[in-house]
Amino acid sequence: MGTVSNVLNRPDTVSPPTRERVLTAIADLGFVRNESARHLRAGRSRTIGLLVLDIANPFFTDAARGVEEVANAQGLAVILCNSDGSPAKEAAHLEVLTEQRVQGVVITPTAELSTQLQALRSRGVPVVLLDRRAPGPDQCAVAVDDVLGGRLAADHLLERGHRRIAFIGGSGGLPQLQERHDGVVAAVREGTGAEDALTVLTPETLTVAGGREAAARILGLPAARRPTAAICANDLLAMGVLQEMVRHGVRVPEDFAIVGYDDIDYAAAAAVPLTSVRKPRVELGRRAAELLLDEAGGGTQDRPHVHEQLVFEPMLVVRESSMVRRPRRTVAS
Amino acid sequence: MGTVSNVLNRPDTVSPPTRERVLTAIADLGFVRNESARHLRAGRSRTIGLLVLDIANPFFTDAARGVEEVANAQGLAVILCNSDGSPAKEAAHLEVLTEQRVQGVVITPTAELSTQLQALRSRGVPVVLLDRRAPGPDQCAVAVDDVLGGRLAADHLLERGHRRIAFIGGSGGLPQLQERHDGVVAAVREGTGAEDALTVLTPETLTVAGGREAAARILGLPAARRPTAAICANDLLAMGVLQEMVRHGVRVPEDFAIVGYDDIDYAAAAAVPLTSVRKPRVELGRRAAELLLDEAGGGTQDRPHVHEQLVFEPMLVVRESSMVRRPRRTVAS
DNA sequence: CAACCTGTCTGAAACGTTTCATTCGATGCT
DNA sequence: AGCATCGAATGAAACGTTTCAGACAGGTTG
Repeated sequence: MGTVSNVLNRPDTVSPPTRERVLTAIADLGFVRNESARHLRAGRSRTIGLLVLDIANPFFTDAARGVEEVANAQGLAVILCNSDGSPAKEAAHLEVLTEQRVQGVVITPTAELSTQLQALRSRGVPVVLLDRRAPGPDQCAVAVDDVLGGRLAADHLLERGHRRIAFIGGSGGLPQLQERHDGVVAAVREGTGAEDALTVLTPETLTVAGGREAAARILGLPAARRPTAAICANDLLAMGVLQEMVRHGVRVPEDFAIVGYDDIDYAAAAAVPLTSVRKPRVELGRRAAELLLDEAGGGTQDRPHVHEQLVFEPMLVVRESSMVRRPRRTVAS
Repeated sequence: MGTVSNVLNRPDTVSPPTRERVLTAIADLGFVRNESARHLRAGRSRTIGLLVLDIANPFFTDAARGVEEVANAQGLAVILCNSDGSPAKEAAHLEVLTEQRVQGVVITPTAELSTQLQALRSRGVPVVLLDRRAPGPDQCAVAVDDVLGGRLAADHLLERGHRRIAFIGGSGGLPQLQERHDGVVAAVREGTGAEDALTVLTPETLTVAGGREAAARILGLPAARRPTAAICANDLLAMGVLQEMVRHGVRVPEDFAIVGYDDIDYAAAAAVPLTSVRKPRVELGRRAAELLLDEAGGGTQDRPHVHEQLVFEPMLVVRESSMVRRPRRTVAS
């Protein structure tokens, strides 16, 4: 009935007595609006999608908190999905989100921006990239300067006297890892002049298990070529490396230094507190959600939406896992 | 159009040529079904809700994986919500889930089972409790024998010679914590006969910060009354306790032993690997989702749904954080 | 040749909202 | 008193599916 709708949505247009009557009826019957019908009629839903690479990675749950906070404040529900880095799962989730007609999607995509994602955008559904740069100016993105992040980590280790460094996370695949890699490469080249100073390892997954696997491979290298430190593309990898090193009696940081990335809360609580590259985790999520809602709402009354590509500056947090100066040579401060 | 619907849902009832024609048209137009319209007509949605206490707690993300796995296999989407332990947020999320007409809800509720939750059930929406016992036989629940878990932890510490033990997590509030508390109390009473052997602390939150806070309070106690070990109601608390102890130069486990609960992956990776009470985290989620789907589907063709209250047995995993025997007295094995 | 299947396709109704035009009654103004 | 105006309530249409009854053509049977 029209009046019920008015009571719920424009209470002032209905007279107090009727309003009262309708409200008690609603309470008596336990009536709850049907969001699907609402959405169907309105043409727009009250939900947004959030699609992350790894729900078990605290970086993403922290970012998710930021997204939720902003969305809920606007009365929007968040559908949180996990692609586990698999393009197939990503595609399946995007399909579901499209069917749900979400108002927009915040996503940390797997490798290349999929055709699914392009299709979504060409349908007019706003998409904001999270922790990943936009490929062009026609799209919103909230990212971190990962080249700088890689540099910070590498410079720190070089300063401490390390001359053979491993980068764990691969050189292809995810662009954000690629950038971290590039920053490390540039810094190591400038710092040492040597081409072979850097060993790049590509673990199966970007998880604790992947870190253990990479550490095992490092330990398998002949001593003369074995790195004395590792920069890990995220903290989970770093924790895995740490575990494996400790398990083999390698002392961290005395025998082997470790630098992580993201600075999740557990990094500071690890067996050896981890040096890590800090990102504003929750803020990344918040800003992504804000950009998404602005785009979905077409901006504000006096300002149309303009696509923004936010890039935050990361910060190195030094902890025990890299605290020792290599004895071999002294270093200019 | 009816034919389109048939092509999508019962392809065999439509002749191959028309099917072809419709499919290419769908591809050309980029047509995607509208789930809201679908749901409105069908009367049931293709989503379930999952409402957890703390999305930042890896226990819940692991359980969420289990839920997602099962739900996705059935073509259902999961709306993952986070109450952060707040009844108000829980109520708000339940309201949204009700409006979305989810097929069911898997929930780890805050304190008492809210009227919202009762209302949901009386609407006929299945609700499965996760990591929490059902109050009666008229409801599904997937839980862990937390009294036993508490006992395992306490017996272990008693065996190691500890005679003053702290339980961190409070004695009221969440039933699952209450049970852990009760198990510890019973074991300590039986093991020592002393009434004052147990100190119960109730931190502000069940997080790492809460653990630090509790540890600070323990350190503030006069040495004669200060516990020599702590049993924490979850691993986050345990990690907080560990951090604060280390920060104050208290050696773990030599000066102070710690036992956690849940056995999240980070427990083994902590500064001092944590002894913890292990629960089948992912399996809990899987079974909860299975029970939910069975209830939502009214059982299977030859078997109606019967409510089940699953109780898993926890297992103590001993690691370094409790590995030292107290020197004071010897202990019967 | 008529009656009857059978396999396909078509069209209308229904789901639960919101919106908007319309109706109705009352009030104020001329 | 008659007319315009206003506020409040009503009713119908529309959103995009699915379902189901019906139409229609072509073939089979009696």
